[in-house]
Amino acid sequence: MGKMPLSNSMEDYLEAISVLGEEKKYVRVKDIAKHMKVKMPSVTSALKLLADKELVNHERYEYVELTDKGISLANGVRRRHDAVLKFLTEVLNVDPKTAERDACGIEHAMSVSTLDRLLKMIECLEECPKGVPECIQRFRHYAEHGNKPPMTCEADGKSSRLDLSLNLLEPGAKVKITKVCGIGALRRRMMDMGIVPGAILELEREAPLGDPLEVKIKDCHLSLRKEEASNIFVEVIN
Amino acid sequence: MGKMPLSNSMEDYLEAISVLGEEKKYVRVKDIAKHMKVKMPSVTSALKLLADKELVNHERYEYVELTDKGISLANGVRRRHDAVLKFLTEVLNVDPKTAERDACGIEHAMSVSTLDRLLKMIECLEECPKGVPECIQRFRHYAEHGNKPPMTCEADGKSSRLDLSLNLLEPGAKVKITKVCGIGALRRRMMDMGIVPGAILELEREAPLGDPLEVKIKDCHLSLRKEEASNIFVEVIN
DNA sequence: TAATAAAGTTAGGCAAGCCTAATTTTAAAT
DNA sequence: ATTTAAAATTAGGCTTGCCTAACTTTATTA
Repeated sequence: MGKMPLSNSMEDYLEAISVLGEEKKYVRVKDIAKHMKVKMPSVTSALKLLADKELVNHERYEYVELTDKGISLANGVRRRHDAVLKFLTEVLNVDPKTAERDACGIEHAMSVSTLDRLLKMIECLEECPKGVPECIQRFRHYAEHGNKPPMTCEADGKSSRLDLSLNLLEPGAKVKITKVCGIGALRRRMMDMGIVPGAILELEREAPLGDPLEVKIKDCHLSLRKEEASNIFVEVIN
Repeated sequence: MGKMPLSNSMEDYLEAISVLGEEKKYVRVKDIAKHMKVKMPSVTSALKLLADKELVNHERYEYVELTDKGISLANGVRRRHDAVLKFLTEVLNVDPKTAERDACGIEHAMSVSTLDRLLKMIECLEECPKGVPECIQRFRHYAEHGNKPPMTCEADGKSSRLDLSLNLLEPGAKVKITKVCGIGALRRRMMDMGIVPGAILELEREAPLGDPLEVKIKDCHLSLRKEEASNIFVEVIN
């Protein structure tokens, strides 16, 4: 079973079929040809290849359909495409036409790990309480107008290091809790145990697999699950 | 003169020759083959093509050299490559090997306008007084550890709109100066004219080509060159 | 329902880029 | 100064992915 990766071109066919399948009830060879800007015979031979790999169902002269395997592969491609497109339009503010063109090429060259990071970056940028982070606003002004606005954020020294979450620390560390994330019962349970911002906490040891962690808080010994620990943000005190 | 664009592959050859030229005194077919992970005959035929386009000088059995035209094309490719690589490693924090691999593919798919914006974005991120902007720090933590640290920056309402530079406004606008950028004589000249942070300024009209601008400041009429205006940042007051 | 149009397919060609095998040229070593 | 080794080239083949032209099947319509 050769798990030979698909060529860029075949990925594009898969993507096209997936996109067209959402627009129309039936996907025909002609539609694919138009969408991909190739002639029909090119589509026919591509379909033959994809059918061999069991990615599409296609009987002669009939409609085209993705198999389950084809769907999941196409989804992967589209996810990459959408991520890149979003980055280009919403972060870099590239004009939509150029963005679409560039995304079509870039999507094939991105590894999953890069894709993952790109998505996470976009997610973080979007969550900024200011709507758009200041550095990105400044970049946009620069890109649109050629000159850079003054910087309004300040170097306050300490903010150049973010707080760590508890699960990343070594036994023996003494820390001050800065923030407790998480919601519902999980959060309440932690609050009940005295895990609140400002409290001082000491890491005692962790079980062989790193879960659970033993901590000491106000002379009180507690056992924390990793899931809980990752929601507790702290700063190390000497 | 067909200005037929180079194929990805030919761009890669050009790039390789440029890179190798910096490492060694002479670039040989064998070196290129090794660098590109292809066999020597592939290099030979690629060189024939590039020589036809007058991008390299290459006499049979001799060393390979880029022409001036080839150098400038190669520089373009390398600029793209480096920009992408920098983004992947320094912003997305992708591991160096994956970053290099991805960059090799992505570099070919990026238009100049996208490249330009990417470079500007990196530039702005690097200039952040905090070293790394908070949103990016937060993203990195998320990417490395899977959980998101609390957000420390606040939605202060007003900061979601950056100050505009004076050259972007319409005649009639009344503004308060928030910052004066620029250096040396240019800056001093503006200071001398009363253009200092806090001052109130009114845009009167602009010449047909948008340069110079006529402004009123404290009942005093001034004429500003566009270059100056773009260094004056303001907020509009009603 | 037969004629025509539209959609799809097959056949065969072409360019790009890679390869192996065989040959030629240049460089190194005896 | 030969001989040998290394580097480069030519010749020819293969795959991918596109094309045009000609043909077949399905759909439309008079």
